[in-house]
Amino acid sequence: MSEEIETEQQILEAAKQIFQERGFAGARMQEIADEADINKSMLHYYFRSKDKLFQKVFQDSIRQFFPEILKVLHADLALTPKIEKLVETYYEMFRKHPHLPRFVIHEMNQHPDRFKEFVKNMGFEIPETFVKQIRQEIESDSMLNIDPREFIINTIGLCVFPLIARPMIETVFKMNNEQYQQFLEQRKKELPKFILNAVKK
Amino acid sequence: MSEEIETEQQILEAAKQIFQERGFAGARMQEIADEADINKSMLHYYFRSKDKLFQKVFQDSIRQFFPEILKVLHADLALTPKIEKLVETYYEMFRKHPHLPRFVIHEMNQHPDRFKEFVKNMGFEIPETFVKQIRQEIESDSMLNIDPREFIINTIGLCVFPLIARPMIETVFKMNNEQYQQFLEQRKKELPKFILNAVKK
DNA sequence: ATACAATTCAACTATTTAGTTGAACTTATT
DNA sequence: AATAAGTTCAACTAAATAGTTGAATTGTAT
Repeated sequence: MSEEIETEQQILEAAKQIFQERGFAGARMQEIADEADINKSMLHYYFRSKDKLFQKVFQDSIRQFFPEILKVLHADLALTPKIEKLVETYYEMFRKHPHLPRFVIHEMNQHPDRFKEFVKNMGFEIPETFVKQIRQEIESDSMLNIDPREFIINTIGLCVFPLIARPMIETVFKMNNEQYQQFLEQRKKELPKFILNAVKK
Repeated sequence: MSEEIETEQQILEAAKQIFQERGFAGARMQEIADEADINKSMLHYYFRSKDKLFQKVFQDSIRQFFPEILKVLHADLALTPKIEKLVETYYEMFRKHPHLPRFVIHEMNQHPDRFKEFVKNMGFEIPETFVKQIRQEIESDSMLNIDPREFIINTIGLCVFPLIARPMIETVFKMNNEQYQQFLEQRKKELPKFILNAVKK
């Protein structure tokens, strides 16, 4: 009985690993069972079906990064340290879960309606405080007149893209694994400057 | 006999459609056959296996956008019109092939080594002329000192991200299909300014 | 200790999907 | 017209994969 939670957790960890790496269609229940070091029938005992297990993993995955990002956007910080914090948060998350961004992007596009319903129900929204902060910067003439939505999308996009495009980057710039990691380190420093300069008057 | 090329093309079109939408693992040979309006055995007659058909589609997909982007980078244009052209090229491509960027990102991450080998063999490389152009802008003090690689990645990332993150954007910013399209139109105008301002001294 | 419920697993079935085959048909060549 | 090569399809087999079952085991409460 004390095993119950532990086993369930073990399955979820394994499923997260495999689903995030291969996507729903590419994942095999057997592979998840192997990763969790249990029998395949346990997966069904705990989660009924591949689809139900996937739903849990997908929703957990979103809960894993979305609130953290929103928290940073909402934080009581000036724009410059806030962007720095945001970039740092993204790169830290990638270090822990390298497949997470691509996984979410792929799967939300496979079932956009299901995804939208979920995000709505969870109440994930861009904090109004951040939008106000942007508007204030613009009004006080310290920032170019940019649509706050554009600004958010640009920032997130600049964080995410080099992570999901890794094989492309490694190839065209002839980097090995170490050089790529080094490139990311350099980028972590340069990116906030790039973003802030882009909206500087 | 005159049908040969037509049928093969028909299959490739259908396969491109389905593979780009669902990915390799999510695609069904039957679905491709239905889309091409032919019998399933024809797929094997023309392409032997799902894997071989996929390889062809994947490589064609890359050939479809990579050279075009590189051509723009290599074009004899000043930086500002070149970035404008690049953004335009990306959005035009997305209009024609809405699943292409996400497809390539997903699949190149599933088989990075195979992908790298392919890109190497095709000889896709960032044109040296573009790197020189950036260096010259920096030396002549009209641009901040940015690693040309960063600059390229940022530009491509800013183009691609809003396309692959569509369901997310529609949800958090409460857009319907029309509003999203409108947002992209606005963005096509604003993005080059954002990029160029980001590297302006 | 006994009974009961929860847990585990090997072996199984059901379903989905890729791939094959052979006969019928079409087209080009002589 | 006869022949051969290429093309098409319905029906099939083979393989992969999700899901089930029932017996054995473990843990817990009385």
